[in-house]
Amino acid sequence: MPELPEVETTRRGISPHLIQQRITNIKIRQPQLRWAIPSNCQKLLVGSSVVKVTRRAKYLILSCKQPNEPGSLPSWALIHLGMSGSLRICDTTQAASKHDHFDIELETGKLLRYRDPRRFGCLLCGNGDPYQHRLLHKLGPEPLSTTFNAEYLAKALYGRRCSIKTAIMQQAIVVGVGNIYASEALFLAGIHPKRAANRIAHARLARLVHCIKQTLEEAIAAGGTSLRDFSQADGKPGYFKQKLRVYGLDGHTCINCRHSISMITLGQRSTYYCAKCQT
DNA sequence: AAAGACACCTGTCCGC
DNA sequence: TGCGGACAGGTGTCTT
Repeated sequence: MPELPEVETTRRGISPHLIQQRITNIKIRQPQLRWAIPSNCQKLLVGSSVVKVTRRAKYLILSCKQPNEPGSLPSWALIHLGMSGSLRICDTTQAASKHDHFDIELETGKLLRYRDPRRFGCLLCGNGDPYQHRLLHKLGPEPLSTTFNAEYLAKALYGRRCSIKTAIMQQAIVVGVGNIYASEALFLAGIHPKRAANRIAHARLARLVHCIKQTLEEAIAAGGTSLRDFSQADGKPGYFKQKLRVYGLDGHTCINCRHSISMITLGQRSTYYCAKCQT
């Protein structure tokens, strides 16, 4: 479910509740997520304090430190929300429901509750530099950074004969663009999703870069897109759904030209576009 | 090396 | 109302 805007919305929602708080317990109800939650998870994290909550691609990183052991390596937790995951700040009095797989309990009496019906997400942990983790190691640039620009993208797409939509969804090319925002950004850029990635003029790539950034920024400002599972850390939905221009709107009228929005399958993912505006 | 298929898992929705 | 099948925001791994 969550793409970059939903993960970033979650980060902003949970961060103030976690910063400088000591983790008093981690309650695991269902360790079998995409990968099993490591058995040393409690040992690594309980007793340490959260120093910062950052995001890399669609991963959330809780960086922690052990206050009483200055020489020890900092520990971290890596959380991915998969397709159906969400994080909420709860009180200990709130009963967990069926798919609430773990709680990270804090000294404030609040807890960070992870819910993920499909269990495609994960909770991993370790010591040292989390960016060295194999999952984070070979990710492409952040789409909202200046590293992600037309020159970079042209280089990354050189020789790529796959469709542009499949290309911008590859996390090695650029991170954070998932199935919703790929369709949305290509619509804004006027590029047909099936167009070969290496057959796009430089000026159009520059426009695409701009449109990816714009789409993601607008979605973050709206608190993400709630289709079914997603909710913000306070339980409220994200409001970007109302601003979607093509995603899920096949058969509807294009807001630019009144032509009907089409749906095709690309790389086994539903893809929405306007055949008249996107070439 | 790159592209495509498949797997993981549960819930929901649609047609019969 | 019930049941089978398709589909859903992701991504690592295996096969071409």
